[in-house]
Amino acid sequence: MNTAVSRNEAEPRKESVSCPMDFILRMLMGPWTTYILYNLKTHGPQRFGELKRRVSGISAKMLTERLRTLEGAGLLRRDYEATIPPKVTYSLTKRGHELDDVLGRLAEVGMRWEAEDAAQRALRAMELKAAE
Amino acid sequence: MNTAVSRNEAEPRKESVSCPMDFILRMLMGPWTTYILYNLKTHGPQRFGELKRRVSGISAKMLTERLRTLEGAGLLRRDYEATIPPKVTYSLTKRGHELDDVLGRLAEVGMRWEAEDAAQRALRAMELKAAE
DNA sequence: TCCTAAGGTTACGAATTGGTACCTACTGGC
DNA sequence: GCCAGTAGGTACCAATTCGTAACCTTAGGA
Repeated sequence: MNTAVSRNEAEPRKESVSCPMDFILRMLMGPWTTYILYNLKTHGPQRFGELKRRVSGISAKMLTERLRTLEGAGLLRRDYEATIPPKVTYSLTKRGHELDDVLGRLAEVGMRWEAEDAAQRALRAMELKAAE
Repeated sequence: MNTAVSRNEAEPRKESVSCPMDFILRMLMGPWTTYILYNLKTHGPQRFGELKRRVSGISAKMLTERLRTLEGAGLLRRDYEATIPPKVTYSLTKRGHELDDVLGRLAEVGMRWEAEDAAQRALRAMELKAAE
């Protein structure tokens, strides 16, 4: 989280309340992280350049750093072939796939809220029109 | 997302892949956010000072900012009584409670991983001893 | 008269973050 | 010869972030 994010993900923050989901959220929270996981999940294993093109706007530095972090957390695997030019393929590990379910539910909740908000906005717009 | 974290949560990042869980993760990812939600969930509605004492280490500024963000997202409610001294109570909204399930699962996965890692470490330690 | 308490807000400053530009090494195409 | 593409690494620079300290209100207590 990290937090955003913006804290060192290894530092356990002195353990005030001991929230078990903190680590995992701190992992997911990193910028771009969900985009990367989402892409790997839906498009399968991909090479660095492919991923960079899909997650448009990300810098190579960021992508590298995120991939290293996710690899370190065991969420994805990095296969390096020392050909010329080199070929590096990233794919989700078993652990990475274990997040599919949770992330799916999270997405579900997010989409429901989005839909509810849209409905609310539409309702309010209609009320405004009716009031004219 | 924190996030990061570290991005403005309102900015939709130009929508490259349109990941539906991005918004919600960007919300949860903020530093301290899970601690706050966890506390409100387990200890019920609380006043500002109480919360600050429980989430030890957080600064008043951070707590205020996080609470405002969560309130803006509709995850918690802020009840202000203009007594002297003022009394402000925070509690989870219906939406806030909708996260209970997902966060519970996330915590479950996190704890399973932790346990697995601990088992791995124990195994390796035993192997080291056996190799002596 | 000064201090405490509540729940903040504001200004300042240091640390982190993430983008840009440039570097590697090697091959293929023009 | 020069440029592109592959997968990065490194240095620098600007912006953001978060903590600290100070300040606000008002009432009551020493």
